[in-house]
Amino acid sequence: MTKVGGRTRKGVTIVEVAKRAGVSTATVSRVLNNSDKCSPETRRRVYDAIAKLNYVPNHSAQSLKRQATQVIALAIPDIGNPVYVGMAKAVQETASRRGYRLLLISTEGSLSEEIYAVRSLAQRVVDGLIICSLTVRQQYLRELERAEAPVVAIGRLLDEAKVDNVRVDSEAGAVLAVQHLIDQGCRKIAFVNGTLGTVPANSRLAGYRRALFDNGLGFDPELVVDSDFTMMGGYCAMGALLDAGKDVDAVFAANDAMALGVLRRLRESRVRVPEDVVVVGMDDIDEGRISTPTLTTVSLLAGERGRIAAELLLDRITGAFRGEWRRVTVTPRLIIRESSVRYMVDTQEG
Amino acid sequence: MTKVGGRTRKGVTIVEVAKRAGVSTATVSRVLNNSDKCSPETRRRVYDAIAKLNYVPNHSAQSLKRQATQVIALAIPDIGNPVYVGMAKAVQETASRRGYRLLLISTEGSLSEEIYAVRSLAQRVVDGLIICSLTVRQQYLRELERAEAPVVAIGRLLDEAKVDNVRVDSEAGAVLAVQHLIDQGCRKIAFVNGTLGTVPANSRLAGYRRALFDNGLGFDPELVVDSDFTMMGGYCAMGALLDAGKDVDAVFAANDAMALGVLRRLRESRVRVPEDVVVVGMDDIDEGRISTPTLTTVSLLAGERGRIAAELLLDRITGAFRGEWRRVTVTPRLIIRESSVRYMVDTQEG
DNA sequence: TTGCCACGTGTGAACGTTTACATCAAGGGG
DNA sequence: CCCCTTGATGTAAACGTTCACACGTGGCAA
Repeated sequence: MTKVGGRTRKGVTIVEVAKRAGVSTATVSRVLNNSDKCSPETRRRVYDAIAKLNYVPNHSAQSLKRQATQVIALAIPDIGNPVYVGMAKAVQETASRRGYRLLLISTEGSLSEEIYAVRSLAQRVVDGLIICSLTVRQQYLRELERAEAPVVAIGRLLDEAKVDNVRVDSEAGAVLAVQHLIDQGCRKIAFVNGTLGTVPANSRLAGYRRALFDNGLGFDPELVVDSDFTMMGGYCAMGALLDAGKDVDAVFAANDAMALGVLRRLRESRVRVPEDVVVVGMDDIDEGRISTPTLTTVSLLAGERGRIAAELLLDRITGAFRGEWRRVTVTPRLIIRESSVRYMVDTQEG
Repeated sequence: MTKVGGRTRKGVTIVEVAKRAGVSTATVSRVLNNSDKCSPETRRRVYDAIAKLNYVPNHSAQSLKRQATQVIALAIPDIGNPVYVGMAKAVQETASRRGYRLLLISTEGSLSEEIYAVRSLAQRVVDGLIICSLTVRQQYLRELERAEAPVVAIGRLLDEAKVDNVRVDSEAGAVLAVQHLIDQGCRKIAFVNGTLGTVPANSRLAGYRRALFDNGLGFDPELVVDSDFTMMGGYCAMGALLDAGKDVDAVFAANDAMALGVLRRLRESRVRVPEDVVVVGMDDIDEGRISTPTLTTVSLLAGERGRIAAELLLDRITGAFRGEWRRVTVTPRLIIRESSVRYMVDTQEG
């Protein structure tokens, strides 16, 4: 059989190879897998047959027998989001380097999709899962803990969660950002927060308050606007601040997308950045390098977290690590660009 | 067996379900797959057993038996590139909607990786492949034509290629861009091209020349600078143009990334856009919506192409389409934003 | 009553590997 | 010269499904 009009053909199997090489299928398999325990002569004949017949082992059969697929899954809320793109890229690279393929799952941030992703581990489509969620509910944690295969969660979980976990101390990141604003001489610092109830929104707000407190500055609820982590959201939030006529000399946005919206809104109102208002974001997405002005931000090391998560997962899958659950926390880094530097306006790259 | 210290447990199989429900495994399978031909009573008992035992069918076994994995692969040169992100997102959505999962392969634009991706179809890890390449060589085409499973190529191939193919007429896109510049009154239009030898670079140059010719304008080789499709490349290319002291009233960049580099370089030299020089890019990446000025561009409908490719592939896989190879060409669209509109500088969204 | 059909279900053979175990030949030490 | 070891290979049983086929039962028409 050959491929005709869209119908696929059956591949050549190990049986035909064995026949052609004049050995048993077991021998062929041995040559392929542990080519040490077989004579050089046999090995040559088998390789010959394989080449002649164009044999390729069937992956489903191997997976079934070996109980392993050499594929890992990455479940993220949104493929389009630059933060997750960086993460996905790092995971893909790490997986590929270690001989694994990557299955991409988009959860759209919905709890049911997340749970579905975890449950589908029982199907054995993949050997393990890296999952990234914005909200943490009891049910989610329960599912993670009783998953049918190794799982690594990216993002802050409850402290008692018994799951391999890579997180970033984004509260500390927020402190870093706000402290930087204060160091620049700002005193009236607005905060554009992301979607209420999500873990990042909570911890960034906490960081904002802590930094103010540590510097003896009061917390003014009216300087906090809630938004939704999107550029449009940041744009509107800044609009609300302007409309309210609040006197503000700096804006800290809970992520870069919103910060870019803020910049855009300020530009439309002819408010100069950084001369009149200083702006800082969070995430370090590529867009921040080319905005006008370029955006000061706090890197949450998405790629780094992806890489680490993949390493943890693969160590677990291969059995290189067998202990209890682990937790890795990465430390955010301040990246200073034009939007927050008053004494120097042009041509600076972070 | 249960999961202990990272060791995975064997899942419950159809045999146990059958035993518990007091039927044969065939019946369980029938209930699961074509639940019409079995009595309601049996069906109930089977579902009961499944629920009690928490049974989930093993995907490898199903794939092996059915000769189909319900997974498709997408091979792209670079996951980080916004163009491919949009494409991947659309493919993922389409696949997911039609009950398929997505395996992501990064080829890094290397021919050998591309060929490896096509060849690995023989392994039957996936039921089909969508592949996206920047260069088209004979060997690549040969591999595509003799692939072991359905393949859809995104990007222009040679005309005689017998492969399902989704392409965009990017020469027409380039004409669109340059015509727009001419319509704005520009006469000295520079062209920042991408990596020489790639298909997109060739066709965009062709479009640039054709548009000039159609409008009776001469082609000046000195107004063409070759670059590499990156922002930094565009930045340097613009630098070269400025250093050469060429008198230019417009720049057409072969993609948005380079266009953003061009904008950046112009800003550093205090050349105003669009007042002094008009700039147009190509691709319609998100960054172009937030740059200063926002970037006029030609959308090549990456998402749309991804969606179509996925539909073609799935129709082929499911047997919904059985004919000869097909070719779909999408038509680029001009998106006018600030960087090319002289009579109106601020607050315009494309 | 007989024959036929439809329907629900069980039997068993695939699907293409891997691997424990058996087998066999050759070689070496006693 | 025999026995034991060693190494290469074959045999056959998994892995967990699906599905063609066979079988038995009951209903209905002739």
